[in-house]
Amino acid sequence: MSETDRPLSGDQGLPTATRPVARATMKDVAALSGVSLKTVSRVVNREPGVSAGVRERVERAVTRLDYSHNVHASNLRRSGGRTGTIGALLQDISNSFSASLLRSLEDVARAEDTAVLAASLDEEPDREIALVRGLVARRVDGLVLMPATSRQEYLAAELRAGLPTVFVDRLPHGVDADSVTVDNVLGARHAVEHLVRQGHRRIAVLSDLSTIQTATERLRGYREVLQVAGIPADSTLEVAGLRNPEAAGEAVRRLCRSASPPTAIFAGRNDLAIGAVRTLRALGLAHRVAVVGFDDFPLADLLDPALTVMRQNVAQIGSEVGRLLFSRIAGDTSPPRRVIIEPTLVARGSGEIRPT
Amino acid sequence: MSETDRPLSGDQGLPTATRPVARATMKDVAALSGVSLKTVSRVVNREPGVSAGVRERVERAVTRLDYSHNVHASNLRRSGGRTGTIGALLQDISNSFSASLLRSLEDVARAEDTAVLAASLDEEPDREIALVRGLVARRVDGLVLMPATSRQEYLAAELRAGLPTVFVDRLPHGVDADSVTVDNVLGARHAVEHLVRQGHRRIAVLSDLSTIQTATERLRGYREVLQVAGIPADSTLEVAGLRNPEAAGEAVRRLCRSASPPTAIFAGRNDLAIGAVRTLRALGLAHRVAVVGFDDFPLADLLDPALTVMRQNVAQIGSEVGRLLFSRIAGDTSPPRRVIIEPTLVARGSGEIRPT
DNA sequence: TTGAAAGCGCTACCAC
DNA sequence: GTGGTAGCGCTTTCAA
Repeated sequence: MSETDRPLSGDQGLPTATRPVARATMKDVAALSGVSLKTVSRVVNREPGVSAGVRERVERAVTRLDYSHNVHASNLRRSGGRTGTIGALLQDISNSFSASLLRSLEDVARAEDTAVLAASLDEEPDREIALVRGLVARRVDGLVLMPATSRQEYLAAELRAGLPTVFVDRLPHGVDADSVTVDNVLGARHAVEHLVRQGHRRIAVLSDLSTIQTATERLRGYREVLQVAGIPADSTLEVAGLRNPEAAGEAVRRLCRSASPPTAIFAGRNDLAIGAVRTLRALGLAHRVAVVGFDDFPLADLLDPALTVMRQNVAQIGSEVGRLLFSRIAGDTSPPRRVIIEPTLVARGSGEIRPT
Repeated sequence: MSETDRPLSGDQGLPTATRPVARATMKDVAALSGVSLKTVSRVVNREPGVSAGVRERVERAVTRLDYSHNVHASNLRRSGGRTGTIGALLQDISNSFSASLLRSLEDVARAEDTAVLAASLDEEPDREIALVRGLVARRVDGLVLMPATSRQEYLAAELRAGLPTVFVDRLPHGVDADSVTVDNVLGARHAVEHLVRQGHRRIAVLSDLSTIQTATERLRGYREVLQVAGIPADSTLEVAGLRNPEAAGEAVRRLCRSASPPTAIFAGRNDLAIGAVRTLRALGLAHRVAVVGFDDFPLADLLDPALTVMRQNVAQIGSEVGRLLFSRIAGDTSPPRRVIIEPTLVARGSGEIRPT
C-alpha cells in the first residue's frame, strides 16, 4: 500500500489518515533514545541489567513513536520460542456446544497469555485439513481439534514432531493423541433406559450422519438398550443423516403421522431435539410424546414441557482440554491421555411423559 | 524443549514421540533436492519460472521432509505482506449474539483466506486494551471491536497508522472509525410503543450497566416513549446494573412483589429477558405479565408464551462487518462509514399480553 | 531458468 | 551496564 514511505525518522509531516505512516522499529527507538538496539530489546522485554535512566529514556521513545513489538520477528530468532497462539477447530462456533467449549478454552488460554485462533469445520474434512495446514504454517503452540475427518493420519508427522494436540468430543483415529470425550454409548444408554423405564416400547431415534463418531456411538447405545430390554428393532424408528433442526422436525412429522407412531423420541444432539420439540409443539403432541435430548443447552429448562437431556459438562470439558494442552505445551511428554467424561441425566419433564 | 537436536539432515534415527524432531526449513528442502533456496521459495509460493522437472524434485523433498512454510518468516521480509489474520474482540463468545456474529465474520474471513483470533472482553476495559496490544504485536491485518471501554483514544495511533478497524454493536468514542451498529433508541422505542399500544402503563425496564452504550440507548428509548405517551416516569420501574440472568430474575421478583407491580417488562438484552421469563414462570405470571426482549435468540419461539423480541439481524451485521473490514484491508481509504441496522419487532405472544 | 547476496525486525552470544 | 555481530527462515534484488 505504501511502498514509497520515507524512513520514519525522516518523516516530519503530520500523519494523515489517508497516507499511513510507517511503523516504528526497535532501530527507530534506539536512534531516538540514543542507545543501541540491544538495550532497547532489553527494555522492551523487561530484562534486567539496564539503568533506570536509560530505561526511562527508551520508554519515552517507545511512547513517542508508538512503537509496537513485532512478536513474529521476535519469535523467529528466539530459541524454543512460542507464538503465544493456539488453534481451535470446532464444528460450528455458533452452536452453543462449540461456543461454550471455545469460551472455557479461551479462559484457560488467557491465563497462559495465549490467543486463540478459532474456526468452524461444518463436518467438512477438506476444510479441516486446509485449516490445520494454515495453523501449522502459523506455528501455533497447540491445537484443539473436534475432527470432521474420519481418520487423522495426515496429522501423523506433526504429532511426531511434537505439536501439542488435544482431540475433543471425538477420538483420534489412525493416530494417537490426547483426547477429552464424553462416553456417548453410556450416555445414550442412560437416555433410552430412562424412556424404557417409563414404559415406552416404541422409541424413535434421531441421528446425524453415520460418518460422525458421536452420532454412531449414540445410535449404538440406543440399539443396545432395546436389545437388552427385548424390544424388537424397528428400522422405521431409526432416522439417521439428519443435519439440522429442520430435517429433524420433518422426520418427526413423518414418524408421528405413520401408522404406528413412536411414543418417545431420543434425539442424538441438541439441535435435533429442538427440531423435534418444534414439530411436536406444532402437532399438539408436546405433552404426549416423550423426548430426551443429548447435550444440554440454554433455555431447555424453560420449554413446556421442560426438556429432559443428557448433559455434558461443557465447561469441564473445555477446561480439561485447556489443562491438557498447556501441560503438553509446557513440555509434558508422557503417553497420550484419554479423558472420558460421563454425561448425566437431567430429568425436567419431557422425558418423564408416559406412553398412552 | 529440544535445544540439542542435531541438524535435520544428520538425524537418521527413527523419530520417536518422546524426542521431537527439528522442523525442516527451506534450506533442508534445497539441500535434499539439490537446488538453491530461491528455487524452493519459487516452488513453495507457486511462482512461475521453474522447470517442471525441478518443481517436481522440490515437491518430493517437501513431502519427504514434511516441510511446512513458516508464514511469519515469510511475512517478515515481504513488502506489504499481510499476516492473513484478523482479531475479533467481542463481549462473550459463549453468548449467542457474539457467537453468531463471530461465525458470520468467520465465513467472510475464510473466503479471504484469513484466520480469526477471537476473544471475550466481559465488559473489562483493561482486558480490551491488553488484547488490542497483543493483536497489534501479532500484526493482525484488521480488527473487529465490540468495545468494553467508554472511549478508545488509546487506538488513535493505530488507526492513524492505518490499522483497518470496524466497531460493531457499539460506536467508537474519541476516535473515528467504521462501525456497524443497531439503532438502539429506535428499537427500544418500537418495543415499548408496542407495549403501550397493548394498554400497558406500568412498564418496567431491565438494563445493564450504565457504562454500556447500548444499555443506556435502549433505556433512553424507553423513557422517550413513556414521555410521549404521557406516562409519568416511575424510577422504581427502572432497574439498571443487571449483569446476568440471575440478577434480572431477582429484579423481576422484587418488582412483582411490590405494592404496585408492573404489567409489562422491557428487557434490554436477551439474557435479561431469559432471567425475567424464568422468574415469571416460577411466580406463575408468565401469561399475565407482558415481556418484550432485545436481541432474538434460539428457542425464543418455543417458550410459552413465545417471546416477543426486537430482532437484530446478526448474520447481516456480521457479514457487513466483514465486508467493511476487508474493503479496508484491500486498501479502501475513504472516510469512515457508519452502518446502522434497524431492528425489527417479532411479535410472538409474550409482548401481546394485555394488562389485567 | 537459476542462484548469490542482502536484509526484514528481532534476539543470542560474547565482548567491552 | 552496554553494545557489536551473527543469524532466525524467508523474500527481494540483481546478476549469471
